Order: sequence, then structure tokens, then C-alpha cells
Amino acid sequence: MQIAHFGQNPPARPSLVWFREDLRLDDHPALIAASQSGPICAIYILEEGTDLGRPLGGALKWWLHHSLTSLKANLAQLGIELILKRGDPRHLIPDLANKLNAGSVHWNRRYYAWSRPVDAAIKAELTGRGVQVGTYKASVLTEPWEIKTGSGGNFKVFTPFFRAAQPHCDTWAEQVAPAPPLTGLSNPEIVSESLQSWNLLPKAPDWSGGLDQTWQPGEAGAQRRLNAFIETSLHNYGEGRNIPSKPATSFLSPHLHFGEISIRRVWNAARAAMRANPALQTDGQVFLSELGWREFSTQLIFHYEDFPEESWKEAFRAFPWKNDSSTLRAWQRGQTGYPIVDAGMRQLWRTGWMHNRVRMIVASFLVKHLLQDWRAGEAWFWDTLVDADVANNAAGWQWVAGCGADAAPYFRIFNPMSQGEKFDPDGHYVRTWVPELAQLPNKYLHRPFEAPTEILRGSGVHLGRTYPLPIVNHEKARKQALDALASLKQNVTGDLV
DNA sequence: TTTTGAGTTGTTCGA
DNA sequence: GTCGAACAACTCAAA
Repeated sequence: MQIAHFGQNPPARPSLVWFREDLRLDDHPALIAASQSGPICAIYILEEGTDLGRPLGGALKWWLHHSLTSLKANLAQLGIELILKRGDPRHLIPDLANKLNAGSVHWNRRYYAWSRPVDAAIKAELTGRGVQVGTYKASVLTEPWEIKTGSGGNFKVFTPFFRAAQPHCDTWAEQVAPAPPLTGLSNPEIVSESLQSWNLLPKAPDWSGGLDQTWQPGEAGAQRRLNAFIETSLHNYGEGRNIPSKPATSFLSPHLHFGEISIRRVWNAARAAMRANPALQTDGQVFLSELGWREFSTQLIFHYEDFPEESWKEAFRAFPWKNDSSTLRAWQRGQTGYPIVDAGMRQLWRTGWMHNRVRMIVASFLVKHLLQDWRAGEAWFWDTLVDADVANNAAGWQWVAGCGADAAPYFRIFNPMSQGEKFDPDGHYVRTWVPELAQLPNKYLHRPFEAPTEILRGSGVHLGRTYPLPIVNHEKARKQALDALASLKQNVTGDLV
């Protein structure tokens, strides 16, 4: 159709596709739009600048390296080189469009407070030069401005949000589209930097062994995870997802963060399974609502620009958090003396990921038992998680801390012993990640400090030497947190009166 | 406009 | 051992 339209005219000007958090070919709206008017040039920019978002954490860098390797290979198979550049997209994108004589530039939208003005500036610059700009919804099912309450506001409670959003998700997900046929172009003026030169992989020391064993970054790995999840885990997701020793969650979070798989594909896969097998209805709905939380979190950072940096409930902004680097470090390294907490923190350190149930437990422990600022925990997760995502990370931490939207009430303080006994009753999870306790009987596995001396000795455990004594006493810490949070409330009331 | 019901994931205490 | 209530009111969303 394009050929007929252009007739004898010179060939169409090329289009530039700017890859960002959408490192895939499938269901990629920017790529589809670009492919419709001639050859394409694909670029990824490692954005570096004080006003260009947070520097990537170590685990994200590792993932990005492998994900770009995968995307580069997939594009190369189609005869297209992925151009890598480092720097400020406000200069790089117009410059590249200029060199290419591009007729249009396309990208999929992001929703960060820092990225929106950057994108707007680039768009203005390009359109001012007569270059068309196309931006698209690709990383979410609902735009943050799309789901409104009856009175036109944005939702602050998840359940009504998701009730309103779900029909939109269904409709939008039907628009899923495969990769289009593509034509590349070569331009000797445009030279890619080498991925190696970005030094994204850890060197001294190389801590990435556990990550290599756990993950396959890239589009194929994402697809594989999705298929495996739908086939083997969806049918028991509602319960299975709470058992950290079971691989019963989707493991899609890092793939979704980098956009290696389209959220529409994920949504549709669950929907299709639910249609094919009505017995999956309940479990499937639980999974869909987890995807809904992702939409909700994106919506929050869009409407509250300082959400990643400040407690959403203002009463918490004056909270006297403890700033204790030694307990923070014990938490980070999995040396708190509470096995379920330590297991989670060590799984995170080794694999770049932690089971969601355990994320709640360790977060509650840092914020409520240790009374440390949720932002200290958020920062650690940012540096260590392969799925670190500004919106999801901040929303999760604020939810646990009690200062976020629709947050846990302040009196909900996870008991690390009973949580361990409830969700890791056989101790598989703790024994995997805290091997020095492996010989303890189940009865004491989650509370080794209560074990009789002869049991400890028989299990080869010497508290304080082979495994730490608890860094805080649960009952005392709990009371302290309740008092602190209650006083916070009183202060606020006082301010208002 | 006012009213009403609801609100991801918990713990502890006492009957 | 099991169960319901208390925890603290408050904000949100919708009728």
C-alpha cells in the first residue's frame, strides 16, 4: 500500500525507533508504526545525566547487558543493527534523526517524573524540524490518566481501581500485535558503541554466578517463563504464590520491567487459560490482580511525582526513623538472627530476586522491627533486584511501611517466626538459603534462639558463632513500633487541632 | 450533598 | 486448639 501511494516518488524517509524499557520485537507499537513507512534505524541509549533518572543498580545493569545482547541478536537476524549510544537523548535523538534524514521517530511511553519532560523536549525539538513523532502505550495496559473515579479523580484504593481498570485491560489486550516485517538501513555516519565498553557486568568481584544460573534475560527467556507459568503454576497460584520454596510465581517481573515481554501477551495468556479451563478462574483472577497492582503503582508515580522519594502520607514525613548502619547492614547481609528474614535477604543477594511473600516479611522487619526509613530498604532493593522498578519498588515499600496508598495499617507487624512457620512449614526455603541451620528440626528452624542447648549442639548450631543471635527481640520491637506509630498519629491529630 | 460500606497479603489476646 | 474481637479511626468511592 505504501508503494502504491508513493508511486514514482523517491523512497520513503527512514524511521527511527528508540528502544527504552521495551526490549522486544513482539507486540511493540513503536516498531510497528515505524515499519509502516520505510526502512528503520533502531537505537538504545544508556541515559546518563543528573536529571535523567536514577543510576541503574548493579543487578539491573547485569540484566540490561544480557537483554541488549539478546535484542541486538534478534534484530541482527532481520538485518538491522541496534545502535548503542551513551549520553543525553535530548542531543542524541535529534542528532541521529538529522543524520538519517529520518521522517519520523517513534518510542513507547514511560511515566517517570524525570522522563516526561525529557520526552516532551525531544518531541518539541523534532516536530519543530518537521520530523513526525509517534509515542505509544506499551508497558502498561492502562495509561495512568485513563482510569478515573466517577467524579473524575484518580483512584487511591486498589480494589475499586482494579474493578474499573479490568475491562479496559481486557479490551486493550485484544489489540496485541506480532512483530512486523522490517527493513533496515545502513548509514556509515552512524556508529554504534560497543556494549562491552559500557561495563555493565560486575568484574571485581564478579557476583553474577547466581544470576546466570537463575535467569535467561531476553525475549526468548521471557516467553519461556510465561509458558511455563501458565502451564504449571497458574492452576494453584492463589495458594502456591505464598510458599517461597515453590517456584509457583510467574518470575516475569524482570522481563516485564525491561519490556522483554508485552504486558498484553501476559494478560492474554492468563485470560486464554482461564477461558479454556473454568477451574482456573479463581487463581487466574488472583494473577490478573497482581498485574493490576503494576498498573496501580504506575498510576501512583504518575500522579504523585515525588512518590518514589517521599512518604505519600504526609504524617510519615516527620517520622523519627532510626539511622543505624549496623542493623541496616545486618539486614542487608542476612544476619538478623531471624531465619526467614535472613533467607530472603540472601536469596536476593545471590539471585537478584526475592519471593514476594518474603519481600513483605523482610520489609516489615526493617521498617517496624528496626524502625529504619523505608527508603533505606527501597535503595537496597534498587541496587540488588533484577526487577527493580521505580514504581513497583516504591509502592511496595510504602505499602508495607504504612505510608503509601491503600497501605497496610500500622498495627500489622509481621511476626517473622509465625510467618516462617506458616509459609515455610517444612523449612525448605530456610534450609536452602541459610544452610548453617539445615540440621535444625522444623520445630526450631524459624526460632533457633528458643531451641534447647542439646538440640542446637546436635544440629551443629552455635548461636552467636555459626548463626547470629536475634539483633532485636520480637516482642519488644513490636511494642516499640506500635508506640512510635501511635505517637505519630497523635502528633498529626495535634497539628490539625 | 450526604451517607454508607469497604479497605491485598497480620498479630495478639482472651473466651 | 479455635474463634472472634481489638488494634484506630480514616479515607476513599459510589450510591
